[in-house]
Amino acid sequence: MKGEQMTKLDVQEPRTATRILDVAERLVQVRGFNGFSYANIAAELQITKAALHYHFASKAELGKALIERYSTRFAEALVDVEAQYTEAPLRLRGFAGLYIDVLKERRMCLCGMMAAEYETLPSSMQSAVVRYIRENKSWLSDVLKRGKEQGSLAFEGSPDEVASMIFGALEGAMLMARPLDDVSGFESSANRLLTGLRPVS
Amino acid sequence: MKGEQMTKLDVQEPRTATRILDVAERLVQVRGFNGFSYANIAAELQITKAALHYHFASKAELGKALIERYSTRFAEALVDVEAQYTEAPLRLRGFAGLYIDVLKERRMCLCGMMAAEYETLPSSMQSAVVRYIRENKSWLSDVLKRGKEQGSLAFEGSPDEVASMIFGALEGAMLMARPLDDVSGFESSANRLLTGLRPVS
DNA sequence: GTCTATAGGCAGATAGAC
DNA sequence: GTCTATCTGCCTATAGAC
Repeated sequence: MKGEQMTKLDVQEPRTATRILDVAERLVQVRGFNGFSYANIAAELQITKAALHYHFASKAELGKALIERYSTRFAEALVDVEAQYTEAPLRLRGFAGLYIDVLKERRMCLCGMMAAEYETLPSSMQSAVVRYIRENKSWLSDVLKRGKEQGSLAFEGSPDEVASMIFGALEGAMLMARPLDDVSGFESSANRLLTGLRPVS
Repeated sequence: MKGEQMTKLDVQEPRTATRILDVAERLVQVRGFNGFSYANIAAELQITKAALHYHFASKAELGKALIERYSTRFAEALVDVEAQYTEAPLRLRGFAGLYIDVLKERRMCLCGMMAAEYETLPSSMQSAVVRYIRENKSWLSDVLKRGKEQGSLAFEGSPDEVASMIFGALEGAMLMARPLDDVSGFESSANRLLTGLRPVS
């Protein structure tokens, strides 16, 4: 039976595990998985490192949980985008909008960050990163395919190829935006990328 | 007077400082600046950590030297590209070719990697990373501007905007290529990016 | 220039009390 | 679930001999 420690209402403080994930997520997105320690999280939450190890026995376990939560949330956000927009071009803009939201908090995409550190990650995390990338490209590819069929998008080559290009370009624009401290540069690149898919009217 | 320890000819072994930079460069490009230690370099070169500190007193100093050598070499490679190709579209392909060469060694762009780790870097390294990015974008922007004037390239918006987009897209495609173990995906993205600038003939 | 030796600190992780 | 205390190992960096 779930939620046995729940009392009366669900409006209580977030569970400790959730707060740990929240802090760790931000640390990864800003400093990288190799750029923070349990001590950093502990200080911020004002608990001890030992308490962290109770919730996430190892850093690898914490890392895997981070990627999985991030992937799930991102997938949910994509469902929202589909619900909100019907037209393929708008759905693509919705996709780019998710990245802009992340970047505005001066964060890198969690999985883009981990893609950079890929070679140093435990293999359970590596496969989770690859899964995330594939899911995103596959969503983009589906939108592109349908948009082309319906005539709202135009491009040469396969939807998969275009999806790869767009996904990589968004991650790269994000990567460069932070050192340059230039969010509007990201928006300009995203715009250019997507308007390039407009059909000749 | 320089080269006092040189004997007879310049065909001797590379200087130790150079070999250190070579190993460290590869380690950064594969594992990131926070993903390797002096111990890794020492083991590979079969010297002690103390000897490394003689050549590069601190890791920050080593990091700065790495970025500066990389930037210088990249600038030289761009001069070669200019010498080899006159037409703007070919120069852009030459630029992308430099990235392909790096990726084929399963490495990330050194400065792209450091862009991910930006927030954790000492400030002397941060400014060197930003300088590198600006130099690359500025080279691209010049090629784009001239290509447009001469009619060999066509695009909307400013050369700077397009340069940002292309540079980011190449870095991002590189970032994704390694986890997916897919160099040809990078080549396809680079191709698509550049053919999009063809003038209507 | 390279070595041995070591300092001083922080990393991830565990044992056991409460 | 959270604590104190501690372990072991690695990190960057330095002192001083050769």
